[in-house]
Amino acid sequence: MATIFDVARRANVSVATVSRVINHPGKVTERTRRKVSTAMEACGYVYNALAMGLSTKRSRTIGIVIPNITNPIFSESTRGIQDYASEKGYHVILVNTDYLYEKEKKLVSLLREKQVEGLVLTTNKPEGEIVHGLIKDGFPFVLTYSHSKHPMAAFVGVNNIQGGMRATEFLIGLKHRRVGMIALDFSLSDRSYQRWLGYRRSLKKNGLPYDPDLVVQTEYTFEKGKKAVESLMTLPYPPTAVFCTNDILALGAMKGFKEIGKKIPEEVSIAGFDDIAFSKFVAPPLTSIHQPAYTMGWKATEILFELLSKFPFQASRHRILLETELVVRQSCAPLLKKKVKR
Amino acid sequence: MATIFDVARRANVSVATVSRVINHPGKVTERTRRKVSTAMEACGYVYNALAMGLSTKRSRTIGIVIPNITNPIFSESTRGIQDYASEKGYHVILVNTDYLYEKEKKLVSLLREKQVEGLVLTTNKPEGEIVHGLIKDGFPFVLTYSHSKHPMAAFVGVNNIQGGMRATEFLIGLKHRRVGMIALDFSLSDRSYQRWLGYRRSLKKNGLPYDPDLVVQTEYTFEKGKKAVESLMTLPYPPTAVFCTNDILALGAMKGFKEIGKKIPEEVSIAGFDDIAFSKFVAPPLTSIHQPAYTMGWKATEILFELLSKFPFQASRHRILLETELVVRQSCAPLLKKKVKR
DNA sequence: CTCCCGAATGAAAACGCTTACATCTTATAC
DNA sequence: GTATAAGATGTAAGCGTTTTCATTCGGGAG
Repeated sequence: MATIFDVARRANVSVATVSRVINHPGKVTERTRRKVSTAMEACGYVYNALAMGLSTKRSRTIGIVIPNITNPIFSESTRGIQDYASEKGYHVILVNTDYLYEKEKKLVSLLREKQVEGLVLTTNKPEGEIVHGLIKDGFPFVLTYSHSKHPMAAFVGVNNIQGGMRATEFLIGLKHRRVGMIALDFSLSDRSYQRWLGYRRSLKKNGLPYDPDLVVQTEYTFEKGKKAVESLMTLPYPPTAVFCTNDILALGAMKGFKEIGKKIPEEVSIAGFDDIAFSKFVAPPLTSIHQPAYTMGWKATEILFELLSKFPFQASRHRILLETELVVRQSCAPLLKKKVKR
Repeated sequence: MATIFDVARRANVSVATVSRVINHPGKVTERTRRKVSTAMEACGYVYNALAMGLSTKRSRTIGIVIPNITNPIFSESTRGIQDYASEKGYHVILVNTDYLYEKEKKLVSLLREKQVEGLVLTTNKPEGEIVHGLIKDGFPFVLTYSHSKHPMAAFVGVNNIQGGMRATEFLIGLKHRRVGMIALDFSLSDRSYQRWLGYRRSLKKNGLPYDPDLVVQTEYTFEKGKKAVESLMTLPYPPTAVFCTNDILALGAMKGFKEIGKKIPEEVSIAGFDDIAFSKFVAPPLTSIHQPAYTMGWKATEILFELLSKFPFQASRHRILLETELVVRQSCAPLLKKKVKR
């Protein structure tokens, strides 16, 4: 592989000059610029960004940490991150935690070894040691989806408690009195926990009792969402409405209900969270809490670059709360007077 | 930031020793290993993988080039790639081409500058200069989704012509005589073109005329899929069945038909391609040609690592054709005898 | 108690770039 | 034609690792 040296020799200039035509073409005579360019062509020179990174201590790379790229809500925000980053000439390294905190820890540390300049992090424990370690080291990062109470943690995302309330409130407004919940295990996802907080708060606000049997915690797959329905339906008084903490679970649940012959929304109402693009196409179209994922990724990256430039930074000024929105579709209906008994 | 040097000084050993405890712990006394480890802790040492990359000429990073991470078919294969790569201790840099060849070219070249060791490439022109440049330079890569005729281009994916035939044949088998097609612009995606080839071949095989008005080329969005319906329906003899070259377009088309009051599948049948996970949830569930995307990504990476180890390599031995599968759901129905007139 | 050999360690060059500083050109003003 | 300043170019020292080769160490055989 040809290096800057080979090019320099071939063009009869010094390496500094070659470097200059690459980085500051203005600081070089048109004639030598041309000479060097020709030499580069001639020996098939490929710039080595690693060496640049070592030398300048700027890798021009950022890391993205998300639970699973396969979930459209995350691929959407990832795209927002990528688009902003690439506009700035940066690349992204993408990793999946699968909601596993140990994996998250390991991956964050590997990313730092790779010398990413900053992180857009969707952490599953926003008050955990990962976030605190980053802060302690003054490492630039911005949180998405999950918010940390730490004043130095930049964040862009939605208010999950409020989102959880919106969904629950809506279901209660439809006269449902037994509203269940299918959630990601709280130990896996803080967002899930927050949404549950909102759920509880709505219940209380409306004078409804909280019944722990009505909330099932599970893992992130369609199948688990489907399975959750089973346990919900074996209850003496099964729910007439179910709030799911993400759309994937909601789709699974819908499938589960259909399979045991429950009509949606006539016999059971389902609400999701995220409002991924596909939710409007499913049958029936899913009522869901919309999160502006692309914007979230974009803005998070915007902030990250601000942190990168201003050093040391004032993260506290960087907390953006975007609005969730309840998108009403046909998966929910008012509770029928005559309760369907099974 | 502490370097290997600081650690060495603190532990009273040479940098070589520190490097050894990192890379070959076996080649070092237990006592010094411990000494060095403590020193690392003490000064908060973070390994610099960039420097390692420069020194060893192995970045332990591969590049993924896809049209759009937001399309589940690509996030699925991306996950396959990531899982295999991370098992090998590699990271991935992910870029989106948006089906733009110029962008693809630029990104591939940037990726090479970043010193990725290899590429998993979904190219939009498999016989274009990008692939040929890679081959000429002996740069390791494997193609996914789109197959190149070049004997040195490794590939894992499906036979798109055959896939296109399967879908079309199925529609024809349902007695449809006017089957339309909504495709990504052929200039954007070779896959789209291949599937169209299959479409034509089926037509011919079944003695049906090819009517260019029946195929509309468009861009990759739900909306464009929807729009395509309009132009199809203004035809004197609109199609009674439509084959879409991907599920996103198919969903858009379904929406388009519904909006003008056409019932699916009674009045018009729709078949897609990719069989993304969501297609089974939509209304009506979409008949589609299944591609094993995760496996595709996984196997492609497997091959890539083989290429990386065996050098120079024999790509010709590395072409894996996975089977597509027609997944029949409820979006298609036999043509009614009495033709619905509009 | 030596001697010798293998294992553990250290010294230093190399990886390909950037950049501060020094040096050399050139054009301008007189 | 010369002095001078501005601009172009060159020199060389890093950046943080790995790795080859040389050196030192420790322990078993004699």
